[in-house]
Amino acid sequence: MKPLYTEQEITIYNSLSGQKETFKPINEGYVGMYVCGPTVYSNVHLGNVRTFMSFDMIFRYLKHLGYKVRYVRNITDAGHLENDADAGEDRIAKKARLEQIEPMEVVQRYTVDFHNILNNFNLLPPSIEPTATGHIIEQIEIIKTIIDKGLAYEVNGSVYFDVLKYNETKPYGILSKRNVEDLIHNTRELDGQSDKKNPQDFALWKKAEPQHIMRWPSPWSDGFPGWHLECTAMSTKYLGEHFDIHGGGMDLKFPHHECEIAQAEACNNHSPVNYWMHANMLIMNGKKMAKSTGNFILPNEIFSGDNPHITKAYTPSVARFFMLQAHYRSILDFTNNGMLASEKGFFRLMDAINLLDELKPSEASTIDVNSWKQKCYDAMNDDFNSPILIANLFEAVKFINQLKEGSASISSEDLETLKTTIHSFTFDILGLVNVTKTETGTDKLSAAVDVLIKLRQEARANKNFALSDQIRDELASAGIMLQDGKEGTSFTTN
RNA sequence: GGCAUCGUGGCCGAGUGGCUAGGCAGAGGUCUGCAAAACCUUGUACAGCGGUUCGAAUCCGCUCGAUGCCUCCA
Repeated sequence: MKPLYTEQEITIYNSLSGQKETFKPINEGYVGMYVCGPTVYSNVHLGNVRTFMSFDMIFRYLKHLGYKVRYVRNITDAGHLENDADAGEDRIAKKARLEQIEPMEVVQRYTVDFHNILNNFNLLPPSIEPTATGHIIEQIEIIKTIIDKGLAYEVNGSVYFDVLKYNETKPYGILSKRNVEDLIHNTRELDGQSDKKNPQDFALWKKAEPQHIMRWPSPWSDGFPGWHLECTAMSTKYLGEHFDIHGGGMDLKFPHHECEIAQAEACNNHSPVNYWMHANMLIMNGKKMAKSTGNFILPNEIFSGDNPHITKAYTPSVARFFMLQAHYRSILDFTNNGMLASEKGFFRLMDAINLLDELKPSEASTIDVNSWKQKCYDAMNDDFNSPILIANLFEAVKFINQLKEGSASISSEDLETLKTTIHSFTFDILGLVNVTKTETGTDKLSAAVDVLIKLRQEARANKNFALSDQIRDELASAGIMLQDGKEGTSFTTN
């Protein structure tokens, strides 16, 4: 059977060109994708989760289409400076100093936290998850090459990329649509003396001060690599000099990704990436999320409900559903009302999916299941438009409910198509997990409730509505909801 | 201050030169002893001001606002 990608054509919004482009991988059937991972110096930010969730959905869809995807997402465990000044401190090292523990303890703690959170949100692990500290040698090799090409210089044991020199032959700023002139005029003065020739230059290697514990030997000094370099080193190592997709948060466009382009161009003389993709920011209650203002929520607090900005706990799939209801390129506002609406919608979707197995096929279908199915693909093919996909899923929800009440019909072949399609898109591609309210807990509980339902039915048959309502109300206050349907009474717990 | 992206009905959030987004909430109805759920019906929105056009929410300009980047940040 031919893989799906031979019949489904994807378009991707490429940040480099500013428009949607038809996706053509470099090697047919294979996709190389790199996404900048977290710096593991504190608990993962919810906005960070949204970015990785977006690329998880993209990873899942590419795999669904039959591509062999190598998805590389790094862990930054060294080199990420507090600021660009010479006294700038490595974020990991700073945290270690503050907490009086080994830097690698910081890394371990927050790497574990990161993995736990992503697991909760049902993100698939990437194919390779390399660390910056594991690729010091590769980074040193790249620095040597850039120095040999005359595009980097050493000062006092540190090595800097010469942006102005680079800009003489290749444009610096093509991704973020800036030009070097503007950068020169707008670069703010930094405190302290600088070894750099120009403020726009960025560090490839930093000499470690004597008190620094994170240090590696190099031809220039005992020190540590610059932040931008690790991604170039690791993406090149695992995906080659030229690969398909590079993703990350919008805020990484400049300077991080711009610097990656410059480094790779300096080394290899060609562009490293065909499609640059950027996920947009997550804000909360209309404002930027920031610990300092209290406008902030940790992923864990969503699951526990333990945060003043939300009124209840939400299961991770509800949060996932909430985020995927927005397109990855638009700003998303996290609000309690938005979460409440998503929760209802999510359970409505799950309830319908759980009805599928009860449906009875008939001779003919009253809707065109195949064209509905293609509409789902069309949505995802159009720059991974998950909100449109979800709207299409709700079209199916309505149809399923109509089937259930008998106002629509479906052939057995179409029913199969409907089932497999809705399952693929909901669970495999959107990565939602089927947690239903209708999970009844223990068998003993259902047995006990069944007894009460039976008693209530007898009361209703005798028109003893006072008793029947009493049974329903008291069960409700115990968190057990009864629903009278055509085929008897069922119950859900919450 | 500069650059970028964006500004959609009560809320969230797609779309985009003329024709339905979808979800949540609301209103009316069907069903039900009553509820709940479900189904049917129902919403003349596109920041403001100009301009282009037979026609703009959709293109252009300006104003205002938000977010991001310009210094670490997903």
